[in-house]
Amino acid sequence: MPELPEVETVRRGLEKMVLGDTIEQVSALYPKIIQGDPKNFCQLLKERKILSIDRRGKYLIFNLSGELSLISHLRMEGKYFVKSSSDPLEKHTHVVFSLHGGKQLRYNDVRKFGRMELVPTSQKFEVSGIKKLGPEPTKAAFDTSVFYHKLNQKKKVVKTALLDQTLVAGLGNIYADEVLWLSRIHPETPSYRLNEQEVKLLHDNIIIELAKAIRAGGTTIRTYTDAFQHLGSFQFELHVYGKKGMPCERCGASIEKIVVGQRGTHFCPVCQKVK
DNA sequence: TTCTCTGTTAGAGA
DNA sequence: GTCTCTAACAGAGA
Repeated sequence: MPELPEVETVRRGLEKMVLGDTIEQVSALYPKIIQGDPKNFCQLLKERKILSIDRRGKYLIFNLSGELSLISHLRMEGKYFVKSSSDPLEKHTHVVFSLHGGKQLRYNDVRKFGRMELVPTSQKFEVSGIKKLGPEPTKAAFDTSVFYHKLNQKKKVVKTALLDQTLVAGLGNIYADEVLWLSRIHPETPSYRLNEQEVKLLHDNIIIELAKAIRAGGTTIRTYTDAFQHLGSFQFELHVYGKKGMPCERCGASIEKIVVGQRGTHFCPVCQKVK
């Protein structure tokens, strides 16, 4: 499911619904979601208050009382929502956080790829995965010339490079295709062939597009919902993802779908030429 | 029925 | 180090 805009939308929803709540008890119905000992995980969370909720790349970080943080990655289809403890459990709910006052924060994940981990708050950015992340895609953090030099050193094609979270954090398969179309760059262009001007354009489009998608509450293609179980609306603003065979909005050519780095990749064969 | 596809990433092997 | 491929899993749609 989620790329950066969807995770950010989930984070904002959770802030509204569970910030300040205290965990009474936790049950891990599908323990493989949890890194480390699941019993220990459930035990450690008891009576912790949710003080703040951060995001880094596609990772959610719940900061809890007693200097403990819960790192959560939704991978393909992970979802959070809040229900009353009296509501029947959904089919794919795998971790239940019972909060004082009768609410439950439920983690639901059809494909069971999501992962959770507890770490001391002081080490929340040091866990594997987060430690290796590149800059957030914001004007303040994401530097064009650093991006250019990193792309320049890579042998991969640009689409694959964009999915590499160490160059810039947060892009996934949908937004990678979208920013390449916006920048008129063919997804199979070797990343070292991009000149500074093209990289600047790509860089700016990444910042603009992810911010726009956050404003739209993310993209719902099949199953994504935020913590309120609302759909996103950015799917109505996509230009190429999922548009195979439809006319390019710029030139009218038929959008093609190919496989790049084992991922479905959409592009316009006329506006996006390989260099 | 059976096959292919799906918003991710860690880890193995070259 | 760097790159590529696979596995983890379930369901929708052809």
